[in-house]
Amino acid sequence: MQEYEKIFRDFLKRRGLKLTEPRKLILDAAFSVHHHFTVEQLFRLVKAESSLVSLATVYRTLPLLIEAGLLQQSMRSSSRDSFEHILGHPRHIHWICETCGAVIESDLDEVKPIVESDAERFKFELREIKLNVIGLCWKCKQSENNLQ
Amino acid sequence: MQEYEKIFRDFLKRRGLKLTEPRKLILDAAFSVHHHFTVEQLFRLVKAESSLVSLATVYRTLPLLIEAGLLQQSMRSSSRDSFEHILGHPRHIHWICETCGAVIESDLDEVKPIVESDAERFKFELREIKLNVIGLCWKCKQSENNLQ
DNA sequence: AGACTTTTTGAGAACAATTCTCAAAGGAGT
DNA sequence: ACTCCTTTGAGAATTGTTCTCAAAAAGTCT
Repeated sequence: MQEYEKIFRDFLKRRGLKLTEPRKLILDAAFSVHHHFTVEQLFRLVKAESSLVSLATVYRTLPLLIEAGLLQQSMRSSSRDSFEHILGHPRHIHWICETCGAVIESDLDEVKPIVESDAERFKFELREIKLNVIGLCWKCKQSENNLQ
Repeated sequence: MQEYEKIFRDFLKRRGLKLTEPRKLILDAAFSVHHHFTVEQLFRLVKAESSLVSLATVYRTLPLLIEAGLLQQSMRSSSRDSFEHILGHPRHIHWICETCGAVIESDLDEVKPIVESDAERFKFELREIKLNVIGLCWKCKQSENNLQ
């Protein structure tokens, strides 16, 4: 059994909930993608495995996966939230290109201690750091220059 | 005339657009609030001044204010985007309490140079840094402890 | 001021993402 | 098999946002 499955099963049991077939399919689909995905995309993946799972169930399962600590909401683009799994895959910075929409990732190692010490100062119990940087990726920067 | 009005007027002129009464009312309302606001809240403020401005116009004006550099989209909570004005008010960190929804702000000064040097490394043209920290504010942390 | 051109507007319809409803099905424990 | 919850699919409902369009307003030129 995959580690994530065990984690989810335990989480559900603690809550008196069940690891059903649809939930398992959604879980596997979420872990089959190694980058960000929207609800729509996740639904299509699940459907490819078994057309029996409904979109409503995907929407219902997502918050459970997040509460279980398996997924995180990663960002929002063109009015769609997107998600990604985070098992052994710590929070990172998202560099989002305004022009082409590309997302580059880098680690948070340098920023994290600063935020942590601020948190201590504010007596804030830190659970999650979301750092998104908006701008222009080098490709788009280049082609923008070429136009001028 | 307020500085923000001048900035907006100039911005509009450059684009061949006009500073109309509804736009001015929306602009003033946005600058009358010194914290985050949702579209809904802004609309209610504007309406209190003059019931003639429609919600559609608020939605239409917001992107102009952002492009003019007067407003920024600050974060998203319970599926609503929220905004804030940024004149002489640089980007900051948002500390968002999961339990009570309170938002504390602090400055980005320590984090900014790190992100800037990363940006340079990636040849990324940095336009905006969004840093949101999710967790528990000290009040909620305290009352949570008291329950146990 | 009047005529002309372009932008802007309000109001409500349209749209898209998300949530809700509810009757039927499924699971776990006995 | 029986009971008690939980879960589900399907579509309806809801909500935030965008679009449409005819009428109004603003700016320009004469």
